[in-house]
Amino acid sequence: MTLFSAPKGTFDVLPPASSTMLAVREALTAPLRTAGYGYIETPIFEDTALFARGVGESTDVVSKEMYTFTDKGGRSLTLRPELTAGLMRAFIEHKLYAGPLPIKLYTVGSNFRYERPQKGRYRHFTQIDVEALGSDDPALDAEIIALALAAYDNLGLKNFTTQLTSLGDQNCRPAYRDKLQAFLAELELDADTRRRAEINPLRVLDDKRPEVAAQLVDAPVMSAHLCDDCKAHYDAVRQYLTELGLSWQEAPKLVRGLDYYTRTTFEFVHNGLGAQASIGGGGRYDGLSAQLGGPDLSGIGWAIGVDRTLLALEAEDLTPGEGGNVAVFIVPMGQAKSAAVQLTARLRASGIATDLAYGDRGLKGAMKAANRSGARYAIVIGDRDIADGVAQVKNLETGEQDAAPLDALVTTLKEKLA
RNA sequence: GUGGCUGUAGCUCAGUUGGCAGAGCACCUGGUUGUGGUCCAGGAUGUCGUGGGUUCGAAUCCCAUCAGUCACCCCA
Repeated sequence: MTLFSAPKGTFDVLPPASSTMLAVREALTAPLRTAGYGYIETPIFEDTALFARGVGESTDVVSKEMYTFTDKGGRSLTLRPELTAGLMRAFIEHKLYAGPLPIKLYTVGSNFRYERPQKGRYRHFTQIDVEALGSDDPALDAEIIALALAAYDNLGLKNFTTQLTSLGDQNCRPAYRDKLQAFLAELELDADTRRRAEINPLRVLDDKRPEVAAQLVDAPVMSAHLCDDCKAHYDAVRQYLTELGLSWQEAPKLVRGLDYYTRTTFEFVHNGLGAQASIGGGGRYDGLSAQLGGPDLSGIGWAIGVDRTLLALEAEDLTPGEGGNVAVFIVPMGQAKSAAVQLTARLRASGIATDLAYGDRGLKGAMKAANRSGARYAIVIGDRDIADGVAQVKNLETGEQDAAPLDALVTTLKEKLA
């Protein structure tokens, strides 16, 4: 029983699994840099009101999941529950819209939501977030989706689908919303769900309880009620995706948890994660900038959950980035410790990943450490070797060992490791 | 916020009707004083999640609580 443990809903990422985490971040961000997206960092906490206005008062995220605190100056601040609101704030505050549009940004960082933890859902989680701001070109929607798919492809991920739909805009959604509300009013629903139908009827469509889902089979869907502009936009997005050779599933009942989404909306759903199956998702948010006091500019982006992507890789037995072992392990004997310390530094400086047996445990213990380090070669160096100007180079896989001149050791090892 | 399951060694887990706290793996030492991975011998390791109750006696039964886990609501 230890005194402290990681707070509820959080976890530590330890080696060797942490190398997979680093590989995930690299694989997911590399395609962004080749597509003109610039890295941005924003604070991990923001004015509470930013999230209330940006994410939406009616969302669960804002109404019950925020880590909100008052600082010593009496300000109400909140640990960010998602990344888009902070990026939009920076976009507006620094008038990035004054330059050429669209502005393309990405970031990676921690997010916090006070939720009951379960598989794939934690109170602290990491997302990679990408945003293209200031253009409503449907080709940009396709680019954003293609970038996510390229990232997954980098990682070798296969068992997921792309769920796609359009949520309409300010012109067509209100009429649809009324129609949906009228439909929902006729159903047998519990009080909670009824309340949700009043506040945000679209979200009821997402209900997984069989008794509710059964009643929703014939519910009206947004994609059948799009106005001409939205329909044309959505058709264009799908055409670009097709031309890029990408596939997706129409998901007319797809609902996202944040209020700011408009038009194109998508989610990447993996089949190996349990109930929290979405590994990433996003969409267009054409009203968000204006809502936060900026110019009336459109935007589109996605967030990919790093932790959930890790779970997805695990489900597919993929371990990108694994390895990371040293190549060479040095075993000193007798009075050769100083020589071994210097040799270690020399090999490292020449680019050979090297570790040293610490702790003076004796030859047997040091060889055991060499074996467990995963190194391909052990270098045994003792008084006799130094006197002869050599070191013993032992191949730990085959057990073969021969003496190599010390002054040519770097070259010898590089040849053996090549 | 609601519900199910689980808490015993570093890890995976046994533990009988309530009667001395166990195994495998891992770790350490030695067999082999200049050689690991195999083998043999030996060794260390516990708030039985925590607090209370019942009992001569509790890892075991009862209550509470905390944590983990999965699911619901919701979301990455």
